[in-house]
Amino acid sequence: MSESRVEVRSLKDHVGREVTVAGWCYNARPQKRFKFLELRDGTGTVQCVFGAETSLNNSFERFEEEITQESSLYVTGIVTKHPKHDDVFELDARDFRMEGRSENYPIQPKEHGVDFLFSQRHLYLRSSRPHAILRVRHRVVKAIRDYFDSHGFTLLDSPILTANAGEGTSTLFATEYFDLGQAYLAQTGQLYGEAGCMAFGKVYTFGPTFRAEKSATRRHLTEFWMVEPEVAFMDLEGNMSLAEDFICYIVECVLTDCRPELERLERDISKLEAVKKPFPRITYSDAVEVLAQKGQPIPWGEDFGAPHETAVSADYDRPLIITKYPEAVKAFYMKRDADDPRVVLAMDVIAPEGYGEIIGGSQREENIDVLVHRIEHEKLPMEAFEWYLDLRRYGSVPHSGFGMGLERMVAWMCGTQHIRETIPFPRTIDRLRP
RNA sequence: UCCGCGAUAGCUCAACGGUGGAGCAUCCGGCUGUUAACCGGAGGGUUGUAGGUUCGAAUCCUACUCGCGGAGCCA
Repeated sequence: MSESRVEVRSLKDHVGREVTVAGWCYNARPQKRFKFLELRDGTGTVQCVFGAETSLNNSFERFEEEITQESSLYVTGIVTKHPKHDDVFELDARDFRMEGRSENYPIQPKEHGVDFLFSQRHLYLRSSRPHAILRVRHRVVKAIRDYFDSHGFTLLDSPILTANAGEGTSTLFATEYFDLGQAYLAQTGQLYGEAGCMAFGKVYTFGPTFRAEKSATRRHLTEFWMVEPEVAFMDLEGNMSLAEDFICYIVECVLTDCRPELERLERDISKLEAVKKPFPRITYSDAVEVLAQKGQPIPWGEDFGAPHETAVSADYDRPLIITKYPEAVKAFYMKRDADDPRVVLAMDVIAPEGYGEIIGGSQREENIDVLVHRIEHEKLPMEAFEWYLDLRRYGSVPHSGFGMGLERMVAWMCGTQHIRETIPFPRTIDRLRP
């Protein structure tokens, strides 16, 4: 077989020429005079048509016997325009050569239950829906890196194994660490980001983070990716502008480069096109009033639940920024508001359509005395934070940052029901394999 | 951890307390350029596990296991 290997996505550049495509059988529809093979190679699918008269080496006769769903093979043929559809190209197939045979592939071209599909996740990745979602994820990751890299940020990888809890609140995964006692899987890289911004001005950390909370909802994973920019000499106002600009850039990239994927996912693109600066901004106190008017009263000082977030953000067609939360519901390192000591300079960005909190951030407390008081008040181990306090001892400056959950962002972009679809191999409270 | 729902063929589901079915998948045959193709035939089950009620349980009751949705926690 003469081999002129071409990817499916480039077939349109080879019309009229004989090429070979390597891939897997997505679907086979044999008939008496023509046998149709839908071949998938990761870059797309192409219909290969075997004719009784034109095929070589008995490929027409071998078709049904050898080509089973998800068998891998090489197909050689001439690239032609589809007789019925414009802008669709197919392969007038002459021959095929088997690589690996597949027997009784468990995922059929029909609807399946979620649990079944995720127990087959290693194979399910081949299906068009996960494929589309993970392509969007890839584009979002690239947009994140491109945005920060082109805005003067330095990537600063934070450690995954840490000695202490980042915020001192959540439940963490613990493991023995040689003679040094317990180590924990990081729940945030933020404190390290703060060290980094004092060295580089603007940094971002981007990597996996871990939460051992027994959260079994459509918004939670035990292992997820978070990107956390941290900027020296930036206040809450600047933090909000950064978050806003950052989100708009990601949405733009997805809209520009992921049209086929969004269409495959039947995403309502107009919802994403509405995402433009500026985002509406309200304070926590305003939000409490809005909730009272909407018949979902919440006492001032209590944190919002997911239904509250959805209710408050329901009036907007773009992300909503809620600021200045009560001190008690937020982490110890957030800076207190000089105008209202009851609240801290925090900000949460709530995505529309019920996707909830995609960003949480704040201006950080730069005053060491206040910080020490907060650590004592939260009963956190002071010695664990000595290095962190050093950042305030040696040239402390106002600084701010936020964390964005990658999977929540991708879920919003794709309009998926469940966050587990947005990561190749989701780790949830009851799933550790595949 | 709490609340609600569920578990029946490989997969998706149906079946009034009275001999468990269909579609898809598999195998066999047919076939119109088919595209989740279509048509005919065949094989396929200890109804999640353990107990209980009953002449009789997939069906009612109890416990357990697993799954789904929601809450809390958060990104």
